Amino acid sequence: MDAIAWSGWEAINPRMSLAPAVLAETLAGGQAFRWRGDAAGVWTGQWADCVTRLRIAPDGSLEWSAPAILRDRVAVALPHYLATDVDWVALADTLPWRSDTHLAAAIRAFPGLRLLRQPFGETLLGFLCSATKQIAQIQQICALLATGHGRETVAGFHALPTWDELALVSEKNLRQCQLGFRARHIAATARFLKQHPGWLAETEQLPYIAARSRLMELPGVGGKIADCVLLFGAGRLEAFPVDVWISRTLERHYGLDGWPPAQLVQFGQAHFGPLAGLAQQYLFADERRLGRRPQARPPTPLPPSQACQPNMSTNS
DNA sequence: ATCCAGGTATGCA
DNA sequence: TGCATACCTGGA
Repeated sequence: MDAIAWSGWEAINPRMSLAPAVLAETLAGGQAFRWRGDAAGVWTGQWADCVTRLRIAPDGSLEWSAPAILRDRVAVALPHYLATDVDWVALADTLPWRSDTHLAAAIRAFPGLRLLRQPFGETLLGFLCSATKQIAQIQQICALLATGHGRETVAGFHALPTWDELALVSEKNLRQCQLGFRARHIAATARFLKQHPGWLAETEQLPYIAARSRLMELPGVGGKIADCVLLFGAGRLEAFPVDVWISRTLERHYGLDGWPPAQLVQFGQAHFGPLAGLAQQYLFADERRLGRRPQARPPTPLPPSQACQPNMSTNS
């Protein structure tokens, strides 16, 4: 297969510089599932009918390149996707880090972390695939959905299938994409959206609370997935997705042991304010950074006979 | 082998 | 309202 021709590298405008770890966290930390990094530090990703490469130049600035035939399209779409019009450092500075040392540490660890503005429907699809899956597996599922059921944008690159296209795929065929029980949710959602033209576009325009409730009418969409779709696919920065990582963080650093997810959402939005979703992204990144080492995970629970023993000496 | 993974819907007290 | 349990299946 012939390698496609790529446009020359161009600087992102306005110029932005980013540490490699922050770029990695932004593209492959779980907001999006269609970016791959290579050993040279070049990231290749896709959204809608766009294909793009990103890299950090020697001077630290972010550069992009696209298949030559898509160059003009990507030049228009990329600033919106990366939300380059937003000063993310300034936004993070408005978070209550001055009175929250843990948040402060998380922001310090990922300076310039940003939220992507992904296509709404595509974000819904990605997170319908995400239930109790690791990020690497979600990426794999999305890749299979694209190559199996999406249109080829340029040679060797397939877009994710649209919801119209998904409505033509049987649940059985969806299961071939390693979806497991999630295939049923996607098939049912595709049927629903086919019967309700405009439903998705209308939902995207609704205020946060109403949009969240509407999304939760879809099969397989609960509060967590609805918040992910709104945060990563609609720019609703007040959305506060509570997953196991955030639960762990709020438990460990905020003393909220045993709180149900809905209450943690309330806490997050009250404590972190109108940009709670941005705070969530920092806390999520930091929790993953610290929790990735296997030995750092909580020990398996002791059997009751031992678990009941008092443990007064924590540092012996 | 056995267990777990960026959840959700359902069935019971 | 609150709390278990099933739902699929590829990897560690």
